[in-house]
Amino acid sequence: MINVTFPDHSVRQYPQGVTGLEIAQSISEGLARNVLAAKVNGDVWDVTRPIKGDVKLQLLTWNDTEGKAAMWHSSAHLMAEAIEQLYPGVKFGIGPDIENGFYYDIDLAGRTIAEEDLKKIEERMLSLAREKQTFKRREVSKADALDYFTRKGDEYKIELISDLNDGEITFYESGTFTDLCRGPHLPDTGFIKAVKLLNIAGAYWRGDEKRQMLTRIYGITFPKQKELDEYLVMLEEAKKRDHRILGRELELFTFSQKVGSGLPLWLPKGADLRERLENFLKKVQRKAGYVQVITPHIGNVELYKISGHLAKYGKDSFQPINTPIEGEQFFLKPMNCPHHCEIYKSKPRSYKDLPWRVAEFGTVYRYEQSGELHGLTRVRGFTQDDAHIFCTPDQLKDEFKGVIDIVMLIFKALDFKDFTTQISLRDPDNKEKYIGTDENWERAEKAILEVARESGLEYTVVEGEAAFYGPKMDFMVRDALGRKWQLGTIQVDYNLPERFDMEYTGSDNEKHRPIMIHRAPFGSMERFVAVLLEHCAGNFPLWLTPDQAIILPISDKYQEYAKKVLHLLKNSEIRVLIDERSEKAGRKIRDAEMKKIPYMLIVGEKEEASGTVSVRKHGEGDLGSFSPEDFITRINTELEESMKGI
RNA sequence: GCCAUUGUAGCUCAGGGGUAGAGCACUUCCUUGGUAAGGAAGGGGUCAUGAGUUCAAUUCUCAUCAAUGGCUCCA
Repeated sequence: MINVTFPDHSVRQYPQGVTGLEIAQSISEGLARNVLAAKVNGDVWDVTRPIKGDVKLQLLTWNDTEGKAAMWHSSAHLMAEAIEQLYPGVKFGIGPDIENGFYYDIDLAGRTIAEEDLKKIEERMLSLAREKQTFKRREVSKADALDYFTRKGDEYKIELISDLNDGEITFYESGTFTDLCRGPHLPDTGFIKAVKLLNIAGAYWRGDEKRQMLTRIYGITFPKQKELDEYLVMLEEAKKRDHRILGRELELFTFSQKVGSGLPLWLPKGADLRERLENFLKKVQRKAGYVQVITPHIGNVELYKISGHLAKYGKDSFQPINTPIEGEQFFLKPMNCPHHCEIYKSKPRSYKDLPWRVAEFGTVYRYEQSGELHGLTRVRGFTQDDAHIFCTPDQLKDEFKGVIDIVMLIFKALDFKDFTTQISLRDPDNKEKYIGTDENWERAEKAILEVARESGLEYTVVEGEAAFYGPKMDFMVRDALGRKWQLGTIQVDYNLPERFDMEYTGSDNEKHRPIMIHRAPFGSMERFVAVLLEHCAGNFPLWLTPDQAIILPISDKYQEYAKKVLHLLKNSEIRVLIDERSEKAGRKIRDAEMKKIPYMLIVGEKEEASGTVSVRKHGEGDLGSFSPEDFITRINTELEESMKGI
């Protein structure tokens, strides 16, 4: 007999070789029907795998992330089986479960699969699922494994197996499909009741752009059709929050082929919103001791030779602008730091001047790969809320901390709770990728880690993700469709001060090298507005929204009164407009709701007689009658409330 | 940059070898209506761009550009 300890610390005895499924059956029939996998001493196993000794056991169902993973991983196999049956001779790369579903990378051997074909594959998957094919695990020797896939002619699997050690190779067989796989899997395919193949994409074999491109098919499965239906509805809802759609509907920004792809055009309402965000940050920064500067959009090639950017990015950037007579070369600036370095160097600096915090909403241009462009989140011309802090080594930690505080303040002001923090260090095995000395890198990385620890932030550390000139801390959020974007960034740089030969005179009357911190709490105005737009589904907070209120006259007879109210509100700096169309109130309300204007002020006979407005709040409805003064007070109170503690 | 898909009116989309349609939006007129769409008429498109096949191309073929979904990249 063996002892099995459950998550609630209870212990039960079972015969040796008992399976997770049998244990589930011993607890309840319902659990046995729903158990997808078992966590055995921390490893996830098939529920059909015999347990040999004392273990800690957790039975996993659809409600557990690992349960879902087993389901989706098995679904990838099921899809592969269906595809292999429909398109004999295809070869398979890898087919893992992912956060929402699974994919399989397939070499279609010259064939193509179109969206219409996905239905056929889905149908085949469902019919195979109904056969309740069991997943059979078996350990194979490396030689046998290689032999199997050599005979099958699947060079991708052969390559994968070649990297594995003999003795750790397992195959899973379900129906007609056998795959190299670590597992775990469902007991059988019958658990898969609903299938949706979502999209087809290309993916380089092993993520290497120099290698073969495989066809990747993404899909998701559920144990109930109803859950799939709900998921698809949810996806549709998410699409409506897409900033590219909302941006057009709310007339915030647009693109023009004639201007160029990846070059956003900010429309009046978008510009208005953006300016308000910029002013907000400027105010915060002024308080935190920043000074504003302004620099040109281009810089001489010499500047980028010194900074090192030319060597690293020259070929992949917009090509230089030449002066016709002198033959000088200028680059569109891809970042603001070299300009700011020259500002630092414009006069001798003393330790008494430091820390010196130089800010600029600087517009930069980067030649992003055409396939990478995406709405406002990935563009070729964008404005960074940039600043560079020049400080002494002693000041580094405090300054870094000060920047984190600003980022947190912004996130708080805009109600961003769902963000992650990542610290990016250099790849210790690939040090030649970076510029700067070992010693400087170590100092910088140590400083970031210390501040992060002391700030109480939750963060992940990723090696190999650092910028080429220094380690950094990034703040990321997800968009409506679950894609991760980097917003704020804080980067320590020991490199540029060196390259620009920056110095300050210390209290010892000797020359010292300052440290530089690059930081952008929003990241870029474009990306931030995109993410903010999706975050609030277009319902911007009152202090930010382009139009705070709209006056809706019941009929043309009340236009005069409406204008009176308009002036009253405008005098109190409320952003308000009138819907002057000869439409019915219902129509004007509907249109104002669609435009997501926070307050609608309805004025008609009643209001004109009593000198009031009827207030309707977006998404909520009628709030009743207010005098214009009371409405102004309400707005101002709401604005103050939203800025409390900021 | 790579793979796949797509490109028809401002937006959402239908159509299809014989030079184009709907709804919404827009304009005008009627209507002056009280909390999510009042009615009528009208204007608007080199069917992304360029070449090819054809008596004839918006439709078929190719190329280019752009967008979309991924991959790779991202100072």
